[in-house]
Amino acid sequence: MTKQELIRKNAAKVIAQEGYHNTTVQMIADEAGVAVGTIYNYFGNKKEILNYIFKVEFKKRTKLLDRLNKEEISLKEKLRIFLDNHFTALQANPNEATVLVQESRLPSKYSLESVDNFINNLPQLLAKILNEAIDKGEIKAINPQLIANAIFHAIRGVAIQAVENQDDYDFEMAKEELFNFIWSGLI
Amino acid sequence: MTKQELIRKNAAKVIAQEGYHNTTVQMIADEAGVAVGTIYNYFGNKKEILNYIFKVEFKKRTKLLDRLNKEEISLKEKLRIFLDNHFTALQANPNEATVLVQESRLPSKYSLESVDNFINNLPQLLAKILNEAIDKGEIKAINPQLIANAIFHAIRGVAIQAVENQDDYDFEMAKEELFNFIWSGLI
Amino acid sequence: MTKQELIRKNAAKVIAQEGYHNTTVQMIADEAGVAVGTIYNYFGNKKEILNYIFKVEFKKRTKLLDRLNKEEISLKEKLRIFLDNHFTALQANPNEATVLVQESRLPSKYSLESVDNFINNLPQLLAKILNEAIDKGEIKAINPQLIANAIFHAIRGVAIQAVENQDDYDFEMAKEELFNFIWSGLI
Amino acid sequence: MTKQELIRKNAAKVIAQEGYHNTTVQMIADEAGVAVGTIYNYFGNKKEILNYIFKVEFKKRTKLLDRLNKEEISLKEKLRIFLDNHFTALQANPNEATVLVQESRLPSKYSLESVDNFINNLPQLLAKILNEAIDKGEIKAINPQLIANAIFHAIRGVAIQAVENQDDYDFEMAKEELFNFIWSGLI
DNA sequence: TATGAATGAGCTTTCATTCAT
DNA sequence: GATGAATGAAAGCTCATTCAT
Repeated sequence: MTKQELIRKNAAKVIAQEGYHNTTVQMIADEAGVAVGTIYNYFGNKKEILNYIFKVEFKKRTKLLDRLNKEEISLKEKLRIFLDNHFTALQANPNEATVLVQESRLPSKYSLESVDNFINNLPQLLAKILNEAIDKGEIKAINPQLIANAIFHAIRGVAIQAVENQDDYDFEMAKEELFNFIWSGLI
Repeated sequence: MTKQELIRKNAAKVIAQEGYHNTTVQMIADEAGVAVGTIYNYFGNKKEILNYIFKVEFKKRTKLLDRLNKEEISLKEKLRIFLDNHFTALQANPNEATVLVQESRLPSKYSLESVDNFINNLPQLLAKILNEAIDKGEIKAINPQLIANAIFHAIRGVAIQAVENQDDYDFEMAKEELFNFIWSGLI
Repeated sequence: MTKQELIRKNAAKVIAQEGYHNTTVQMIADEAGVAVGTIYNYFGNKKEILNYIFKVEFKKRTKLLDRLNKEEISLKEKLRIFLDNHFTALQANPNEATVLVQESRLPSKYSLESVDNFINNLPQLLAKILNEAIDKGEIKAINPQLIANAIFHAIRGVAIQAVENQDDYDFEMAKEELFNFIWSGLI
Repeated sequence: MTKQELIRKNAAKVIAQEGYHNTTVQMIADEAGVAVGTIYNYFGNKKEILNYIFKVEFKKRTKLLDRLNKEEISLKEKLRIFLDNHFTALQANPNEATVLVQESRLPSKYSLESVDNFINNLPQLLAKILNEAIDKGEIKAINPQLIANAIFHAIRGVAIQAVENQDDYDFEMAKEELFNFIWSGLI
C-alpha cells in the first residue's frame, strides 16, 4: 500500500469516528503511524484528504453506474446490481462509507469539488438511467430527477443505519427490503 | 419576539448559509444585532444554540406525528397530511429546515441530544405508524424500521433540493411525486 | 496610550532587538503584556504590525519634508532642519529607527506598501527639493535622483551606527560632520 | 565549477530574488539542480550558505582595499579604482551584490561572522585610508569613521538602485556622479 | 441585562534537518 | 557522494468563552 493510501485509509477511520471537524491532522498522523509532516508531503492541506476520500469512492460508484448505463439490461436488473454493489462496498469499507454519508452536506460555498460530484452527479446518473427506462416503458412516468434523488437518499439513509450497527446488521435483508420498496415505487 | 427567539432565528439563518462549523458566535451576534455576550446570557455555549434550533423543529414535527398516530384515519391520509405539513414548514422556515438537514450527522459521540432525537425518534415514530398499518392490512408486510428510515431520508433528500432551489421550485409537484413514490412502495 | 500604540511600541522594541523574522507574535504579546489574541484584535496579521510601525514613522518624516518643500528657505537650511529632526527622532525613538533601518530591504515582491513608501518616496521627495535648488542655482547640477538616494543612505548608514552605540554617541558631532559632508558634495 | 560553487551561485540567485527568509533550502536545491541532501554535504546548515556568499564577496572587496591601502597613490585615485571595481563587480555578479545589500542587517546577536565582517570591517578599512589621506593633507579634517560609514552606505544605496534597475541603468553615469559627490564632500 | 475587549488553548501548516538507501 | 521521504518542533492565527463595565 502506498503511503497516500495508508493515510487515506486511516484518515477515513478517524473521520468516520470523530467527524471531519473534530479530527485534527495530528490524529490522522497518529492513526496512520506517520508524522504530521508526512501527511503534508502527500496532501496540500487537511481538506484535500477529505477530498481524496470522496474522489476515490466517487470513482468506484460512478464507474459502476456508467457501465450499467451502457448495458442492455433491464432497469430492474441494474437496480439490483447497483444495490448489491453498494452494500458490498459498505461492508468492505465501512469507514469510507461513513465519511461519505456524514460529510457530504457542507453548504455549497464551502463544498469540495469531489463532494459536489458525489452528491450531485450520482443522482444525475441515476436520473438518466431512470429516464431511459421510462422511455422504454419499463417503469411509469415519474419525475426522474426528483425520484432519483429520493432513491439516492433512501439508500443513503439505510446505509447510515447499516454502518452504525455494522456488527449485527442483516445486510441481505436490508438489500431485499430496499429493493422491493424502490421497485414498487417505480412500477 | 423574545431575545432567545431572535437569536435562534438569526442563528438558523447564518448556520443555514455557512454551516455550523463555519459559523462563529460573532456572526450570529452580528446577524441578530446583539453583542456576543448577550448570546451567552441565553445559551450556555455555541452547541446549545444548535441544540435549541433542533429542539424547536423536532417538537413541531413530533407533535404532528404523535397526533396522527392517535387518530383513526388511514395511513394514506396520514402520509398525505405529514407531507403537506412538512413541505409547508419547509417553505415557511427554510433556514431551520436547511439546518436540520445539514447538521444532523455529527458522529454519535458528539451528537446533541436533540439531534439524536430528531434523527432517531422521527423515523421511530414513523415506523410505529407503519407497523399499525401493516397490522390493519393497509399496507404489505415490510420491515417498518428500515422502510421508515428509507422514507424519512427520501423526504429529507427531496427537501434538500427544494430548499437549495427555493425560488423556482414546484413544491406541489414535489409533494405529489414523492407521495406517489412512497405509497406505491408500500402497497 | 491606546492598546494599538502599546502594541506598536513594544513590537518595535522586540523587532529592533531580534529582527522581524526572529520575532514571534508571542514575544510581542509578552513584551506588551497582552495575550496573542489581543494583538489580532488590532492587527490582521504579523506583517501588519511591521507595516504600521513603518506607516507611523513614514508619516512623521514625510510631513516634515513636505513642509520644507513648500517653505521659502534655502536648501542649506532645509537640510539642516531635516538632519536636526532626523537625529532628534532617532534619539527619541531608537527602536522605531532601528526597525526602519533593519527591515526596509525585503525583495520588492514581498515588500509592504509602507516599506516601499518609506524607501522610495522619501528619496523621491528629497530629489524634488534638490531639483528646485538646482533650478534656483543654490547647488551645482547633479543627478537629483541619484544624489538624493546617496544622501538618504548616507544618513541611514550613520543612523545605524548611532543607534547601535546609543549610549555613548555624540549625536551633535555626527549631525555636524554629516551636514558638512553632504553640503560640500552639493556645492 | 565545484559543487560548492554551484550551490553558492544558485543560492545567491534565489536569495537575491526572494530574500533569505523566503528562500527554502528546497528552492536552492531545485535551482542548483541537486537534492536537498546534497546541500547538507557541503554546508552544515542554511545559515552557512549565506555566510559563504558573504565570505566570498567580502574577500574580493577586502583584497582590493588592502592593496589600495598599501599603494602609494592619491586618495582620489584610490576612490576611483574602488568605485570602478565596485561597479564592475556589481554588473558581473548582480545576484551576489543584491544579497550583500539586502541581507546585511540582521540584529547583531543573530549576525553571521562574515556579515559582521562585511558591514564593519569594510568601512573600517575605508576609514583607515581616509585617515592617512587627512594626515597627508590630501583631504580636509573629517571624522574618518563616520564619513567612511556615510560613504559606504551612499555607495550601497546607489548600488541597490542600480541592481534593481539593472537592465536600463547607466552605470558609468552613476559612477561619475557618485565619485564627484563623495570627493567634493571630502575636500 | 447588555456589552465587546481580552483571553489563550488549540488548530493547521511550514520547513530545516536527518538518514536509510 | 547523492538522494529525497520522513520528521516534528515551532510558527501564525482563530474563536468560544469570560467578565469588568
